[in-house]
Amino acid sequence: MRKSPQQARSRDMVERIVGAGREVLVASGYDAFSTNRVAAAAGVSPGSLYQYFPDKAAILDVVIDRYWSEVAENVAASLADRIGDLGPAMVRDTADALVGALEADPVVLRVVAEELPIGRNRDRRAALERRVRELATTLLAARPESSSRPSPAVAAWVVVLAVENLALRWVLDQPPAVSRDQLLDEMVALVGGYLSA
Amino acid sequence: MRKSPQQARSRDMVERIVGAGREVLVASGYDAFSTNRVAAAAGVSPGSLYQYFPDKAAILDVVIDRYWSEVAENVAASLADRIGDLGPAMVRDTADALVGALEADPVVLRVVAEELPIGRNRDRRAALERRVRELATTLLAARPESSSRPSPAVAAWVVVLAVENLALRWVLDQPPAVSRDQLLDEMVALVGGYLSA
DNA sequence: TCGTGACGCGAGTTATCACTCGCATTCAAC
DNA sequence: GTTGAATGCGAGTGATAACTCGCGTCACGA
Repeated sequence: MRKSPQQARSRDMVERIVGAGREVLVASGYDAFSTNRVAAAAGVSPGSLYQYFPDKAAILDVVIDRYWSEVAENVAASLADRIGDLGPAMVRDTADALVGALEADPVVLRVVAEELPIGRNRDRRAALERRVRELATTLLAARPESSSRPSPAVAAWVVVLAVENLALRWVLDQPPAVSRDQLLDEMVALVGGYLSA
Repeated sequence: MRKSPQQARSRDMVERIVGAGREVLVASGYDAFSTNRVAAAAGVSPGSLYQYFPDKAAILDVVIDRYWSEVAENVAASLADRIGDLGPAMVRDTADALVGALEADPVVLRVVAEELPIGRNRDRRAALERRVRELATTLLAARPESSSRPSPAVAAWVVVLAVENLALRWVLDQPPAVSRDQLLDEMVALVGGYLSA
């Protein structure tokens, strides 16, 4: 941010720019994401754009940041509700929340997860992963049979990564052989089978 | 390919261009991957470049294609050796081959898997996945307890995706808490536990 | 009401891009 | 050796990019 908007109209403008950035990204892809195009889509002059954003990347970062924040918010909310009770139902609900969050805006998901140079959302996505992983680690450490082979930290790493990618690919590829319910069933079986292996 | 190189010197040039493309991609990233830069790195004029490549994307495609072909070759070779015997050892060896193939050139892997717009290698990677998944499907269909809940096709989808992404993240992130052997152990436990859940 | 700073504009600047074209050089067949 | 095709060159072209700057407009405190 080059300077912060103080009056209402400038705050509106920043909002319009971010929204237009999302639209351009979705409609035209990453290669066509140019400041001029974003400004035009926002109904704003290129000059105005640079009063509040230092460069092109800053706009993109806000768009990406917002998307992953929404996803993280949804998952965290579901997770917070069910804290304490580890079990198949809890795994299922958490996976459900994740899949739901990814399904909520599949168009943005597609461009964010499939067309963007991943380096851009790496930090954001890593933060989401870490947040869930740490929570999972403490949950796993507290369970009765926690003395078994995989340490909580390692088990959490495996479980979170596997479930996350399964959810992501399911939403993006929509494999016809796998229904939504079946996906959740398989995730529960995967996690349950692994932890009691 | 605009035309095919016939003399030895032109074949060399094409090789140099592809090699330079790889170098530029690794050294400067996707955004800086320009035809002029590639030509300069190859010690070749921009004009010469366009005698054998129709456009910039074609060079990139060859670079990416070669990388994934190498990975697929390694994994397929290992898989072909062990066809028929489904079991923990076979899972472990296959995972080992995959991790090894990804470890072989981590620099290119990083840029290919983390910085490139995924759309570019989507087809290539999907082909690798499908190849392994189909093989896994027939293996699973042939095992004695195949009457159990997850259908072979679905189970193969889950297993291949989970193992692939685990391997990918392990190589890219090198989590200090997880050794290479431990990774393979966890993969075996994950697959084994899931299939007998 | 008035003045001052925040705001917004859009043509313009500079750089770089993908890609071409006319010409010089080299190879290989005869 | 001659010749014609294959090869290689690199300055050049047109487009487009990111980003700036000087000027007019508007909101808000006094």
